[in-house]
Amino acid sequence: MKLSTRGRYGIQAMYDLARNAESGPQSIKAIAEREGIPEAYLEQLIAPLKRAGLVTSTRGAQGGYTLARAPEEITVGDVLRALEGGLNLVECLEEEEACGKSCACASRIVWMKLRDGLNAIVDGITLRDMITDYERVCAREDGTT
Amino acid sequence: MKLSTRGRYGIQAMYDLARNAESGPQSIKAIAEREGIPEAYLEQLIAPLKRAGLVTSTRGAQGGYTLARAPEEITVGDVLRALEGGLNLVECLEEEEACGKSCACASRIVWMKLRDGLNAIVDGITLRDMITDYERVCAREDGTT
DNA sequence: GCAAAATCGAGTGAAAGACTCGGAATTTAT
DNA sequence: ATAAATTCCGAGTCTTTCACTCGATTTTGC
Repeated sequence: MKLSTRGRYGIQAMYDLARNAESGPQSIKAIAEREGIPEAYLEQLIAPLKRAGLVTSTRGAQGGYTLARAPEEITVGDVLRALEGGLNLVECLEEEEACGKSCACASRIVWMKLRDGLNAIVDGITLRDMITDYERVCAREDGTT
Repeated sequence: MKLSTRGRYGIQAMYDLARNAESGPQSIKAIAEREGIPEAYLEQLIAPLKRAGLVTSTRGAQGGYTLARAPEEITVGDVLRALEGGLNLVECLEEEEACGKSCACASRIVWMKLRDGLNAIVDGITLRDMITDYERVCAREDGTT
């Protein structure tokens, strides 16, 4: 029931991109350094984000990644789903069959409630929210990250 | 981001106990058979449930397990927390330190929102709810589990 | 006392997680 | 035109966690 580093790093990276949206494309190296993410690993994570249409890339020197949409139009849910492969807590929900097969129906209802609830939460938080929340809560404590 | 079988089996087992609350203590063997859970494995799972005070046991022949409280007073959250070791999606939240250390503050706020949201959801579903929901939704389809 | 249970402590095999590496292919700066 | 900076791609590896299994030890109803 833990979020993998994929999701965590992914959110951090996207947040980083959101903060630096004005400064042109950000290289993996730059993001990795600022956020403390292993560079070679981040490369693996950003691929699915691109496939999901959340970031765009420009190759070559001075290249890097940019948010595909405005920070207020990208949710934490978008990012997590791209990296964690859907937020189904249980495989049983991936098949669209009704109850009566392998999955006990009573439990299935629970998993569905969890899935829907979780999705509602993560879709309610945008990258913009992260920025403003951070400013409100942590602003004066320090300036890092 | 998947729930482990611990959580899934655990919910199934507790649901089974709730349904059979009238019939005296249920042996691991009986529960395992009805729910399709590996017997020796279920034994491992029920231990933490007992430690958490969710079930009580009676040893010896005719013994087994019983819910420690009424089905309406045990939530899915109680069960999952006992088996999944807290529903923190991220270890960073286990230390109560404020931001500024290893964990980026902006992300931390997100994880806290998720944790609180998730807990609210799972604590809003009792074993009783599982039974009534099941009856409402799946009643006429079949009678299994 | 015997059989049906819970309890306990280890052990194991496969799968997933978290990275690393090396080598293209592209583009910009010089 | 060449070098440097980058994205892109496909493997490979090491560790940890999962999902179970097994055997031995109580406890207790009949």
